Amino acid sequence: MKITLPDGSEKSFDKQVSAAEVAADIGAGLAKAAIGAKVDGELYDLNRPLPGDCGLAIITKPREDKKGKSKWRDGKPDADALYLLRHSCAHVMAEAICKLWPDTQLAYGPPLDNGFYYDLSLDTPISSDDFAKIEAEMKRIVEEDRPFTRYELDADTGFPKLNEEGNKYKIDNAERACAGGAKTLSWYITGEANGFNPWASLTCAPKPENFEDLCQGPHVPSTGAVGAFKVMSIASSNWHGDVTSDRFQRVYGTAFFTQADLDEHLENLEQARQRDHRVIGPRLGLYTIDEQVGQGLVLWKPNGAVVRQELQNFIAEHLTRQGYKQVFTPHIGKLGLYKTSGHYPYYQDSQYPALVSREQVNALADEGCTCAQLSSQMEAGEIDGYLLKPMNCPHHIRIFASDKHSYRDLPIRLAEFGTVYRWEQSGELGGMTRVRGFTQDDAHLFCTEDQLDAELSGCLELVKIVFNTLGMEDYRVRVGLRDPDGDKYVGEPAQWDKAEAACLKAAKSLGVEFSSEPGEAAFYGPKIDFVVKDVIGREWQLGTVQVDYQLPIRFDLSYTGADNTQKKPVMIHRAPFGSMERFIGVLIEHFNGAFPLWLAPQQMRVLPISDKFLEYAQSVTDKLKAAGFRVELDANNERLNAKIKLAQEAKVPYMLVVGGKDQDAGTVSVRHRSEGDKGAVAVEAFIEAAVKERDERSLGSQS
RNA sequence: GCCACCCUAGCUCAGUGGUAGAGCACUCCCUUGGUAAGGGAGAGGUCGUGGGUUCAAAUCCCAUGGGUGGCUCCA
Repeated sequence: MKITLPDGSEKSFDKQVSAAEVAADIGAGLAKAAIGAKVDGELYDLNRPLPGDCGLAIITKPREDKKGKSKWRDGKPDADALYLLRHSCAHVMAEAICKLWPDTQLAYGPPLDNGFYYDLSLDTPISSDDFAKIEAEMKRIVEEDRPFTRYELDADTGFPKLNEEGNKYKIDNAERACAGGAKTLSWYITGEANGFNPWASLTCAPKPENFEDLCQGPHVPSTGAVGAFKVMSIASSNWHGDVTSDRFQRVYGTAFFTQADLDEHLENLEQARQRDHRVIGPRLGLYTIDEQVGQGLVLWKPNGAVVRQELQNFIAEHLTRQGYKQVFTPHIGKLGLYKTSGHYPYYQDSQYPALVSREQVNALADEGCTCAQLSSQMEAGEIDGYLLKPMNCPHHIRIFASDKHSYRDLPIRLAEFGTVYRWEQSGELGGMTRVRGFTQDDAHLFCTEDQLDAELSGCLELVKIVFNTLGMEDYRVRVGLRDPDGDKYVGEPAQWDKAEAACLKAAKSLGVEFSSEPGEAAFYGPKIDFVVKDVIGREWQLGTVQVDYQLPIRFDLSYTGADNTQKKPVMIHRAPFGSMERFIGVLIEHFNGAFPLWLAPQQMRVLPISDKFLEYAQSVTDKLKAAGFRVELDANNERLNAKIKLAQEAKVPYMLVVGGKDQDAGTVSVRHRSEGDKGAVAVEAFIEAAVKERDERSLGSQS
């Protein structure tokens, strides 16, 4: 057989060999470091016979640097190596848990980007107090350095074995594997193969003394390859994500090749925790959430309000430039409005309950009406009420409908910072990123079909301006298409095709990579979303642009065409920030609370070195205020060091130290929060530079 | 909504059945200073809330509110 290596060189063997044998043929060092192989793009166990002529890459353990950290060949961690390691560690953990709780039924245990988990069914709840004893058991298994041994059975022998063992989840996994085209079922023994040839087709199952698990593999050669690991957390999950199905305990863990790598990872997690907007936000006085006000209802404190207002001013400038008109609409609307739009009852579960007049409720109560009857009468349209608006589009649509429009008027672009309310599940709420009341930087564009492409481009352009201005480069673009099997969508397939085509075309013109994701569309149309990750790795949709042929039909909107016939406009829904709450939550983490000058709640702080210089400090402060800066004078009876520490902690961009030398020279001694002491500068010169930095919305230097 | 865990002073936390603690912040006094915490004194908590067990509960049990991590959901 002929093996082609990644550098293009070839090796020939006159018998079937495994990657291990190829590695040994190349060199003893490689053979020792090898933990797996990639065969024409598919991961293989090291000792699994190669399929024939193929391209082969040997996956190796990293070397260690002086500090014990992994040193990777091309500088960045090899995802395949870590995949093998973590998948293998999941087996080690599963074995440990099965030993500690023998009635455990294993379900599914895949590797993740930064670790792994195992879903398992067990009556006893596992708690974090148990982690130490799970880890101790894992440590023993790793120290035993038992080989991972794969064997395969065909369906005829495999299923009887599974049926006898009676783990319905593994049976289901096997059935799905077969349905997916698998010709055999594979198991991994954590230990020796008891003398049988694991790669030969077996007619009967062996009875291993060691732990084994139905698993596609592959794995590292032996448990000893697992360097450092930690059981991280416990959560619940459901079989195939179905909440009505069986519930599992999901145990999360992570593994690295070295202890130093693991330590570094844990340190990074801790730093991420310190950067979390839920930690920084309240500390910097940006926002609070109050039990008495309600879950998921953000109270913007003065500092947060500044950031929000600056962002709103920023976007408003661009809206004016792009021909948007500002509107205001109320926070509630009649139920019928949302029946027309289709939001009610599609999303009844995620709306605040309707507001019904006291007289009506009393009258119904007198009639002995139950809540269930009330609800069904409301749905049937027999009772009217008001809904806290879950979105702004119906209101904007009614503004459009209040005038007769000619094709000459289009496009019409109506913008509003519109506050909406959604009854999100309590378990979903958190910080500013998932809330029950939020303000969208919303707009609805009504245009002709011919104008659609240009308008979409304009919307995407705006989102890009937002991201560029704030230096947010780490985002992905998702084109949400309808799920072919979904039933939540309204409208004709032909219109969906047109709308989806328009979105894909616009996304392509964006010049950024994007992914098409079926099932991610809104119920009325496809959309282009800008998605970013928060500091703990969760993804959030921020900016969004959506194409909608449906609501103009449902609301019977029209404009007069050039041929004097009535035509349907196409709508675009778009929000560059998405919601102010979520956007600023992510932004706090992006800047680690150190906002650029134009956004900083407090832009400067004047620090007199003693109260002898208070008068001069006050005159400097007044000049800065006159230049429009948000500035405070720290007149506390404290030493300079203490004042600096407080200002640094508040992440104030500029600290202006003033003492005798400055008073005599008419200067301020500038300290920047990330650049440190910049020396004495004339007050006017400082103001001039700072005005420029502010007005250009410069990102400045970030710490 | 589901599962696990958590809730003690404004903040971060210690306190496993026997008289509620520390640091920071706060108030007052001393100190008047040049780039990340000067010194002293004082004030501040019915231990999320409501029940229960007990001679005795921050501590054990039940319920409930809120938070965290996941699952599910996200117009």
